Amino acid sequence: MAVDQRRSPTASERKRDPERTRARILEAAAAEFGAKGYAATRTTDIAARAGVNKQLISYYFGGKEGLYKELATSWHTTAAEMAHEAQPLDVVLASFVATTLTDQGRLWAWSNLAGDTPPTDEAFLRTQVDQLRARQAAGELPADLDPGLLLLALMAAASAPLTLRHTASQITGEDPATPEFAQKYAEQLSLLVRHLSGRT
Amino acid sequence: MAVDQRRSPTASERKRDPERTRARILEAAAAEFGAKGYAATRTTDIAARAGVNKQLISYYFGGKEGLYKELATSWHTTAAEMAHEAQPLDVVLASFVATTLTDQGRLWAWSNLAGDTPPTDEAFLRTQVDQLRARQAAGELPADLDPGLLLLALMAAASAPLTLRHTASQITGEDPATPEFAQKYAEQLSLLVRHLSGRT
DNA sequence: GATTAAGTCAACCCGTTGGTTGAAAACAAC
DNA sequence: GTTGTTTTCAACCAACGGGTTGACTTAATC
Repeated sequence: MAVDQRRSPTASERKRDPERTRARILEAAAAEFGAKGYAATRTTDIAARAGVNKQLISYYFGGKEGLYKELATSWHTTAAEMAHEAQPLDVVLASFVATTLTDQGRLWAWSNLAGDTPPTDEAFLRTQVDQLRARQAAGELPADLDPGLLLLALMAAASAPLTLRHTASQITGEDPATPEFAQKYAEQLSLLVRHLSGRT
Repeated sequence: MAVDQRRSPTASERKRDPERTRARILEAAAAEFGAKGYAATRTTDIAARAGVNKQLISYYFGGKEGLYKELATSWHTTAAEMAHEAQPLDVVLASFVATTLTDQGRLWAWSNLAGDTPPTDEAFLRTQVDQLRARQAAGELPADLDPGLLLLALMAAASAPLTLRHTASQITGEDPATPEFAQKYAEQLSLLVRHLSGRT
């Protein structure tokens, strides 16, 4: 660091940019919280990762907890755009699996276990359940399954590389936190769902 | 260590019983660790729950970490007896779901996320994969699925009430940590698996 | 050039936490 | 009663972690 450049102050290259540092802190926090969970992360580590002084996190977010809450709410927007349009089940599942690789995803998993924050957007869940029901009505999925519990099972299965990170690695011998694994796993899931519908 | 061969008063009525207090501490620790995860649990809380003085956990286990490790290894025996005999897939899944309700199960979920300890017994996993492969050969399951990834998906789905505790509650409006929920959910899962085999 | 905002630095405060110590009590066995 | 083990109690310690303070730099704005 300490790159000294005197240029015209185009906003993208500013030396002093509160928005940017805020974003950096948030990013670093997501990584740290996602890796170790709330209780085990140290604000010092967050600051270090963001390449920023530790007191800036108090300055911008009012402390560790404020930072966490800010992050917690942010994924609702992620969920919102994810459910924005009805898509084939393959795609939805692939999206689920994809979030597995993100810091946000890891954070979501932690908060789901800890139960500290409502982890998932309610509207998002309702939408998904409705879509599953529709697929049942269309004969794409067995009609005797409870759509809510089915959604739960599918979400859990999709986030296996995250929630069962260690076990996944034990079973496959690979690192489940790679794009390659995610893709392969997503394919298997859509294959599985296709078998559910009866279509071979 | 310190094997007590004296056989006089019924151990259940003893006022002083090192074995019993050890067990109590372990039990309390499983509950606390399972509820909040390692980093967030306080040794004081463990001692309080066990109804025991706090320095006894140092006395018997050499501190918080020793206690945790002792617990971590203990579930391998649980897994071992779970895989002891080949059973129908329904039953295996139901067993998975059942562990969801136990403190051991919660602890397993935490350690899986934190990645601190090899969470699952390797032999257990191998056995399960082999059994899935056998079921595929028997036509009970689609043959084009990778048995390892299938096991992963099934385990993840089965432990949804645990790993997606909060989300499960959001979807169903119920508390997923009840025997009733576990039973209902297990039924749905076996129904789902039955659909996989093609049998309606 | 002066002012203001953005950010750094080092030291410090203070509550918490895991762990320890050195008693003494309660109990069991002899 | 004596002895040895189990357990409690109260106080204490050192380390840590989150947060704060105040003085000091550096950049953008006017």
